[in-house]
Amino acid sequence: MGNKINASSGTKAEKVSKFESEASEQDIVDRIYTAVMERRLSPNTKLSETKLCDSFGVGRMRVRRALLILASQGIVNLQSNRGAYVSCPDQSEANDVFEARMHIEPSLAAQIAKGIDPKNLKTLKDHIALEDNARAQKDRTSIIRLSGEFHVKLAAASGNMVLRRVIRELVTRTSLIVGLFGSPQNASCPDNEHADIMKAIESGNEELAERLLRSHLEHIQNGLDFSMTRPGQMDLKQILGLG
Amino acid sequence: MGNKINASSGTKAEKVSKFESEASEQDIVDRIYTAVMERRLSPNTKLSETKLCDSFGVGRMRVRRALLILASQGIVNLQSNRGAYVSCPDQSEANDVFEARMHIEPSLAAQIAKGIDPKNLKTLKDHIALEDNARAQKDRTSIIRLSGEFHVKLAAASGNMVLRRVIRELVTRTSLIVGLFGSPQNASCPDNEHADIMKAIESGNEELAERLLRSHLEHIQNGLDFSMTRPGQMDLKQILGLG
DNA sequence: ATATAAACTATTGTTAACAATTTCTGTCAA
DNA sequence: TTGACAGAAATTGTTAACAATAGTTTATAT
Repeated sequence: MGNKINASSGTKAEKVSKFESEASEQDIVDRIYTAVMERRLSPNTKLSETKLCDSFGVGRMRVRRALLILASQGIVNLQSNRGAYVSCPDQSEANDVFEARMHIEPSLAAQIAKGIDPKNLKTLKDHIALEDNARAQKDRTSIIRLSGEFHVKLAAASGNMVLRRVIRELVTRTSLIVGLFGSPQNASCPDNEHADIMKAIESGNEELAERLLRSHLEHIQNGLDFSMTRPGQMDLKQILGLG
Repeated sequence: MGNKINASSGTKAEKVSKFESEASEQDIVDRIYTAVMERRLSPNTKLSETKLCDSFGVGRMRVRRALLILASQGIVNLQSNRGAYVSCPDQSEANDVFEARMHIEPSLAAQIAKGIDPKNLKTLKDHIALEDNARAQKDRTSIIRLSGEFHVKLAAASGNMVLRRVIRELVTRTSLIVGLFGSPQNASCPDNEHADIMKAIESGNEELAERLLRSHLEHIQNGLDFSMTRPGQMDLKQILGLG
């Protein structure tokens, strides 16, 4: 099985959609990104080339390029002659990621509080509404994803595309970390903290925004437990959700 | 021509070095990194696959993978069906890069000043000596490279590998920016500032270290001039048919 | 002489076959 | 049963040929 032929054997949702040419590397990267953000892809999950190939309906080259991009951002781990695996951060790496975020995000929040574009403000407030909604519906997957995305959108609100990319990478890796070392109830950001941060930003209170973001990150970090060793070996299969 | 045969026509710097098996992607990436750091590779320089292939004595696959890695870090710009070019940051991107560094490095310096491993301290002091030496010998290429590397080694001294990688990327892009918009005399970091920063760190003066790093970055940024259109800027000249 | 279009060259993108390596499976012996 | 070993299967790494696109030159007509 798992061969070239995409002559859909029924069940597989073959490149289903219409005439669209094909998925680009970026599409594949984004899909895997999202799967990691939603914690449907666990650390150490093997990302086999052939499986990805017929999951996305693309050639091996595209898949390999996508994996290389993911690897260069620390999301995936390429092992020579053995394949690609979702990164499995250890405690040291977890500390580095949080320390990095602690250096950047509070300071960034203060800057944003200094003055934010109304359009970006609306985007962020809409996002808070999305989070509230997902929580009301107990849509755990969405809660987790939105929880991380808030930080990325916040970085984007600064208008600094360089920092946005850095934060995006750090948030994704944080998702892996929390999946590994977080307790189940602590799976996402504490409930009202994002809204509080937004209030501080909207009211232009730099110091408060900075302080809240710092304590917010501390709360997440304090919820980690490095004592238990999590296996994390999961199966790929349809985690990527073809539907 | 430009075929399989790597029978270099003499002048070309032969395939890296002697008998070593082959250059890995990382080797190629590092070489290009260094060339950018030393400003021997200017923005908009085309990185042709075949030329890189026989420069490094590797197959096309290795080169393409290396270029993809560089592209994913903003050092290189991949244009579809047109090839890879050294990135040519504009003013907006330059501002983003400096803003990002401003968010991270002063705060990082303060942390390092809080307590630095003796081994790392020696590494940094040795580096200062290298810089002094290069300046004494007026070895411009080395001055430029070492000037940037100081910031990377400083980040490394924090022990945070994540931040080190981020800073390394930002420093490399800064090298492109200074090459484009810096005045000739301002080609590297102001002379004694690195040493002053080290003194502050060694004496454990957090606030001073943070302040000095901030003003150091400001000095570099203030030396930029975005008014004149630099050569190598875009393909404007060819659009005008100046040939 | 200039501008346009066609033919050609050079370069990049893609695919498929092949090679090398790892992993699995089954057999045999202790 | 356990362990080691050999062969088979599956997976990844590499190469080379082919396709498609961009860039350049040549030819041609106005």
